[in-house]
Amino acid sequence: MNGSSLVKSESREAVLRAAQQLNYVPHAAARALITGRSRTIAVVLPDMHGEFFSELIRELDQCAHAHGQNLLVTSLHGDLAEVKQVLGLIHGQVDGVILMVPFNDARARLAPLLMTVPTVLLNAPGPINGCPAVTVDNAGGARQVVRHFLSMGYRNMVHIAGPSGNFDASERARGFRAAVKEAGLPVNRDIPGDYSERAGYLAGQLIASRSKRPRAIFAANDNMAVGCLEALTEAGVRVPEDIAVAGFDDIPIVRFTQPPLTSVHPPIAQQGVEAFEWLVKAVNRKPGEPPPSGPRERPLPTTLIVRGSTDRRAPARPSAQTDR
Amino acid sequence: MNGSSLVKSESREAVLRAAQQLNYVPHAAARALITGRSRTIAVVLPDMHGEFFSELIRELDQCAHAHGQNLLVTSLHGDLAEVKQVLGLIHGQVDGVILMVPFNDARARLAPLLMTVPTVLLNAPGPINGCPAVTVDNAGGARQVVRHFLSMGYRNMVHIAGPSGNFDASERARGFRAAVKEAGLPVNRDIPGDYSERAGYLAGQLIASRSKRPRAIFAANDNMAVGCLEALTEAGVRVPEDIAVAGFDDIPIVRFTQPPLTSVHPPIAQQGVEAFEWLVKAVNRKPGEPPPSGPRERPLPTTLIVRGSTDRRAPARPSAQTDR
DNA sequence: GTCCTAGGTGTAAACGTTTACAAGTCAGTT
DNA sequence: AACTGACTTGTAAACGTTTACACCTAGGAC
Repeated sequence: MNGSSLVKSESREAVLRAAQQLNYVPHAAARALITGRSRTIAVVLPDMHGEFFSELIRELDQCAHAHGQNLLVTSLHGDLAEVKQVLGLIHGQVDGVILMVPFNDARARLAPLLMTVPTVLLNAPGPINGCPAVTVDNAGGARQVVRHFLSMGYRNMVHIAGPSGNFDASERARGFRAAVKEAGLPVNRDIPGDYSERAGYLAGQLIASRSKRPRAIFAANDNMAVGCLEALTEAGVRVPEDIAVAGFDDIPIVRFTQPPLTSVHPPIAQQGVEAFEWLVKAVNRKPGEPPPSGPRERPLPTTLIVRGSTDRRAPARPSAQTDR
Repeated sequence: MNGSSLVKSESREAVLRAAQQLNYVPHAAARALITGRSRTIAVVLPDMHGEFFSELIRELDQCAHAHGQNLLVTSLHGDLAEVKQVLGLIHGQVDGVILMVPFNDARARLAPLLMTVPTVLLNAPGPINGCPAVTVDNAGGARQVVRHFLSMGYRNMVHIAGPSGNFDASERARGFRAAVKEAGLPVNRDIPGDYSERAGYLAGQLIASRSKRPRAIFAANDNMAVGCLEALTEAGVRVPEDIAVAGFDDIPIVRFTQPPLTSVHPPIAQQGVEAFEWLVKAVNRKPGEPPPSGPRERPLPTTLIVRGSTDRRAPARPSAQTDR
């Protein structure tokens, strides 16, 4: 017995010593079978691209270590229907699930599937079946960008939208629109996009070709902002003197673009912690107890990082001397 | 019985239908206990930073899906001794292990621990206890850089080394030295580094301050190359006109530095596939059979990506129109 | 009609733990 | 010396599957 119970301390020591010698390690499956605990958390992501994924995993790995848990990572290669299959595959092998579902229709499509295992949703449009959702304040981030634009005197702004159906993207668009309207400015029609660098590039070309250009551009993610920046530069448009550009996500490369890109930094690490902590609580609660209170209802705040693409005076990229 | 055996097809159908209705899912732990197979592979990495980690995970996730396996991801937070603990935690929960151990002394320190579970080593200095090692041709990559430098007419080269004790780093240094020597050129002493951007920055400052500057710099990784580039630029050294700079890893940001950085592209995806394929074979073999032949003994070849930091004439960064 | 065979079905053991419980030991108290 | 109590130790059931095996049924051959 590796736990603690009612054995004399010396006999326990003897057992442990023997175990050491025989190279004995308890069999996880047998243990999981009888205890009903696998000490493992599943992380299910819609895809494994971008910095979001790696930073999240990194953070969750930290949490897992701290709680003595293992991390089972998997991605949804196909449809959301695959969630069912994944949850099945995972049953009995996992105590809880962290599920990222950044889709507007997540509720309708997931509701029938969630109930077997304690689950935390990431970037979902809201709690589903009592599973809490840990979200980022996308709208707030967009608002920060608009406020920054206003403070710089940029009044004619346009948004390059993310893929329709994506919850984060529509929140960013919504926040942008609301903030512009609140400022009493006319709202330009969004330029459609799909988060790809190429979409941003095309959007940039489109904007550069217009006779009436906006003063500032807010792209729904950094990928598109980078593509847009490139198109503008190629077209001879000066950034930020002629047009300012801001993105969302604060991915590593934005420090290196010419000029460096202003971007909204999402609280990914914090998200990971909140999701994990709640999950651990939910998994460990006794059958009688009520589910733990949600991991703060409100979305987690973002941070605006101002760089040269919106403000010429922004401090140069922090040199390697001090960075990190 | 979900497998196939000797039941009439209609009774099987009936069973499956009932299972569907009752929302039955087999219990993974119980199944693992009796079959001795968990359909899960562990991935153990020394740390979760950098692009290497995310690309590898992404690739392994693909492989895992293709083979109907799950992926248990964990990192070594402390010493290599933690490997033992990790392998213990994992016993019975995992059929095989992909273990990254880029340390020169891996053999000595790991040999006593490896034998319980089929294991593939990643970037290890060689096979250990019959566990094959899937490695990158670091020395070959360094050689490619030197050959490129020579073709550009750069004859006075210096290497910014990676952390001592790191296998990849020492292989890169070795390959560099060998190639320079083969070319009949004198070998400059390496500038010490630790893979950090700051170390590269300091190295760059050091080089810029020397009276006799080298014509070309090969940094052991891109991080350092980026830092070095920054220091050189700050010091008023023109790249590549005065000094050329090349890195290793081909991380995403090197496309965006000023000028874009020449770098050695490692075959990470291929590594993942080879490691996984071998592991699956090893796990599925019958007790009698011999272990499958190693996943090609020789290290996987790298690709040199020439950019503006070593060759002014290099094509500009492929535009977003065509990239990806 | 009996026997054999083939194909299908039900039963029970086993996987390696945990945990509850019964049984045992020993010292201290009356 | 016997009883009580506090500890310790051994035993057995249970977790949810798989798999081997014995059993049963039906159909064909002699």
